[in-house]
Amino acid sequence: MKPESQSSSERSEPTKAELDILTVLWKHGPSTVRFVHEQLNTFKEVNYTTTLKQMQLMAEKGLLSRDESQMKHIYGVAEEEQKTKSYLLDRFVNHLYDGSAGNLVMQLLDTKKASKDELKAIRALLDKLDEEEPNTQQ
Amino acid sequence: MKPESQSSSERSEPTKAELDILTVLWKHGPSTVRFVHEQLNTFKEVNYTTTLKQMQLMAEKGLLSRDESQMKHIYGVAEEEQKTKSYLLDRFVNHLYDGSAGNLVMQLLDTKKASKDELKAIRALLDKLDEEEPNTQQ
DNA sequence: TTGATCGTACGATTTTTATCGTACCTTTGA
DNA sequence: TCAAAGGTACGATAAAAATCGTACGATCAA
Repeated sequence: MKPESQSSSERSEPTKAELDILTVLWKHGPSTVRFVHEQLNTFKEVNYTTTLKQMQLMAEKGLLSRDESQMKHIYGVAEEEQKTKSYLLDRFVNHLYDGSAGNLVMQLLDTKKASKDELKAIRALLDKLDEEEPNTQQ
Repeated sequence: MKPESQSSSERSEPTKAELDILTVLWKHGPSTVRFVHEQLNTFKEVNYTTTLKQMQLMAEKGLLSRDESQMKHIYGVAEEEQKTKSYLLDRFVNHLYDGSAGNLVMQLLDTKKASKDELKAIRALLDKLDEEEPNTQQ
């Protein structure tokens, strides 16, 4: 009997520890607890069972899925990386930049957090959007 | 050499509740607890003393400054809004976008979270950067 | 077969955040 | 003068997040 998988209606922001785990899984794909734990320990110290428990809870919450067909359970992210990131980004923009993506980008560019190459890439993307924009904005 | 930054040895991410308070102060400037509390209550319910305590703690932590020359203490943010936001943005980018501002922006533009006007503004900013910064590297 | 190793499960506890109740001080005005 | 209104201080507590200890099952090589 598992708790009703909470549908998308109620999504909660992943906590910090959760985000660390998600990051590992995003980067490496579905993994065992052992692997994730080793990755985590490259930058912070935690006990193995802590990671395990964390991931179990996340699975229960619906943040992760897991394949238990073998003894070494394999955990994967439940939502697409982009979907989750997009959600987080949205919250971030709303909270800190009054919902204006432009504001955020401006600060980003303004404080030189983007490298030359990135600037070029961004410009290219802008151009691309311009071209293919037969599209009205909200 | 590094740009000398905060002497406060340890800067920690503001919590959610703290961020709510910062947001009010950013928007309205130095304020009394009463005022902040009223603002908060437009979108969430909390007891007055909760807000008070929160702000006291924040002041203690160095997140807020306060003028106690009068009975109604006036609280203001300790760091410049931009500085704090910049810090948060940095963490965000590092955590979710592998440190690449470009990646973030691309997703932002890609998922059309920016309006036409914002796009224009961004492009303008890019141009401006190009002109005035011939040789900045990362 | 058996013990070392590696895995999961899960209750308990610690740590961090958030909230609240209550004491008590200051100002004000009737 | 004094009580009401409105302010701060602060300990206690609740709630959320994170951590850990321990039990115990499976696998496998000797």
